Amino acid sequence: MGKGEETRAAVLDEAARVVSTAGLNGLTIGLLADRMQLSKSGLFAHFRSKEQLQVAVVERAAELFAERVVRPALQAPRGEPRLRELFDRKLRWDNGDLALPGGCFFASVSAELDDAPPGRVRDRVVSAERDYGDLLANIFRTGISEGHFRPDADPEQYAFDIRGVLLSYHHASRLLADPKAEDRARTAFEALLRAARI
Amino acid sequence: MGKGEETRAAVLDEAARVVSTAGLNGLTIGLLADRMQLSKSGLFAHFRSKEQLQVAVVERAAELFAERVVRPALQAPRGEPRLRELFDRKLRWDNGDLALPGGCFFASVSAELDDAPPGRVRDRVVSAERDYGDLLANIFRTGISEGHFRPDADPEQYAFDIRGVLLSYHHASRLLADPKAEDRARTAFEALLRAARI
DNA sequence: CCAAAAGGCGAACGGTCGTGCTTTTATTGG
DNA sequence: CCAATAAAAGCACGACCGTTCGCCTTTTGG
Repeated sequence: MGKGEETRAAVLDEAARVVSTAGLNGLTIGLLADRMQLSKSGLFAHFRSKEQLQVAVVERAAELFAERVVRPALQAPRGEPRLRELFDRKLRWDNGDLALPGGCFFASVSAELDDAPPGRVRDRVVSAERDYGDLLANIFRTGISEGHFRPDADPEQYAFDIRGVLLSYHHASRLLADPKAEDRARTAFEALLRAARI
Repeated sequence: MGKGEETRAAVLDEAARVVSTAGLNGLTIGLLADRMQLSKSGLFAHFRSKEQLQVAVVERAAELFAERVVRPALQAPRGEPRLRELFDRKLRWDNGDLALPGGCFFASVSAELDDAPPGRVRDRVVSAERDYGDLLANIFRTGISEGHFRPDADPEQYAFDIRGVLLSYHHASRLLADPKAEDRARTAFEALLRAARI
């Protein structure tokens, strides 16, 4: 890896941190240059437009998520244990233990882009969110064939439900600073599992 | 109402629409002046800083929410029917039928401010969100004393759960454009009620 | 109807934004 | 070690940001 790619990677890591707390809108080239102790133009040269920087940082965040949340969770046994592991890691991802200081990167960015006009950045975020939904549904489906969950349970509804729990957790812990947020999230998760169990 | 207050009110209505789609960050004085066919300085004079404009628009949105969602719902019979009415109206509020084109004003703004430093705007949003959570919990509590729900159910957990359903609905419908989003939300809501029923 | 007050406009300010250029400095391969 | 190449800096630009101020126009109360 040449010097260029090295700085580029470092810039993207810092950018992901910025976005997780300040949103895509708070990610500014000048600010990022300051943080990296680089000149605006020097940093700018690595991406050739702001949009490309944004796309790159979304992709970096997706990598980080795959690397620290998804991949480790996939090593747990299929079905319910894997679901538990994924949930657990997602909670830690959300509260900043695993990577980014501002909680879930995608929670911030999703809300920011939900009514935005179509574009490369939005598309990339949508695709990451779809992937995550599919992942949840698929793991749940596996749980059905493993005999952990009722065969008539709806995996996509389950994915919808658990996403709600996680969004509500993010909301309660980040915005409302509710100390019971994690307990509430775990309680809700257990209730979902109980309702799906055979 | 003098001419001044009249324009001010109209400006705030338009501002709320802008914020619901573009976020607080997308609310710019120049843009708002254009939309209102007013000069920047003329508009600015009504608020005397951007922060005061932001606080005012959050307050206006809270009024709108109370007027179109909360107050009508409170006229339904206590307990479960009231909860249903509130949920139903909140869904319509979220998809823009009731007021603002960009879906739930507070869903956008909450995510934007969750990691922001303390300030009047953030405080006002937090207080509105707390109020809404308390409202949900209280209506649920009433449902317990009316005998609709199990006495050992936890109203605050219920408020957490339902907020998750609504956030997931917002996410699915706005960002992912999932046509089944509303069905999923209603299914999830019914499941929550079923679990809480005697 | 007229004076006083309120509302609105136009121009200008210092800043920051994203984005080009050209030049200087580091890195690298032969 | 030196030439070729890559990376970073410096500087300038037009656009828009929030904000101020002085002037004009409209509304209002007596």
